[in-house]
Amino acid sequence: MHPSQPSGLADTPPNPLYTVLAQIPVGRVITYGQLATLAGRPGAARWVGSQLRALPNDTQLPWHRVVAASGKISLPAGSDAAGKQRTRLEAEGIAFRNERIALAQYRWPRE
DNA sequence: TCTGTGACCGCGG
DNA sequence: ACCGCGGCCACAG
Repeated sequence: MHPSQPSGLADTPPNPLYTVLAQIPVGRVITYGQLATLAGRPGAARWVGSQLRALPNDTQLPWHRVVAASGKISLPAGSDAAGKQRTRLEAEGIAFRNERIALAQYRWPRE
C-alpha cells in the first residue's frame, strides 16, 4: 500500500475466517462449509474458497487443513498445491484412501 | 449492469 | 455412489 496510509490500521476489520482457521489443531481437518459457519457466514462455503485462494504463498495459516465435505482435496487435481496439501496432511498423520480422507474422526466436530 | 467462473454444500433422484 | 440444481460469495470482463 501507499506509505501515506497509517500502516495496519483497523479501518478494515480482521477477517474472522483467519481467526477460526488459525485454531484448527494439527491432525484435524475442517470443511469449507463448517469454516464458513464458524466464521459467521453459514452457507458461504464458496466465500471460504476465495479467501483461501487469496492467501499469500508464505502464509502461516494452516490452509491445508481445509478439505471438501466429500473428504477430497478441492485444489485442482495434479497441481503442486494439491500435492503440497496432501503431503502436509499425511505428515500430520492423516491417511488417504482413493483421493479422500480415510477416517471421519480426523474431521472437525460438528456444532 | 450482467455473465461466467471457481480451493463449495445439501438435497433429491 | 454419481449427477443436477439452486444457493452461496467475490471477482474479472
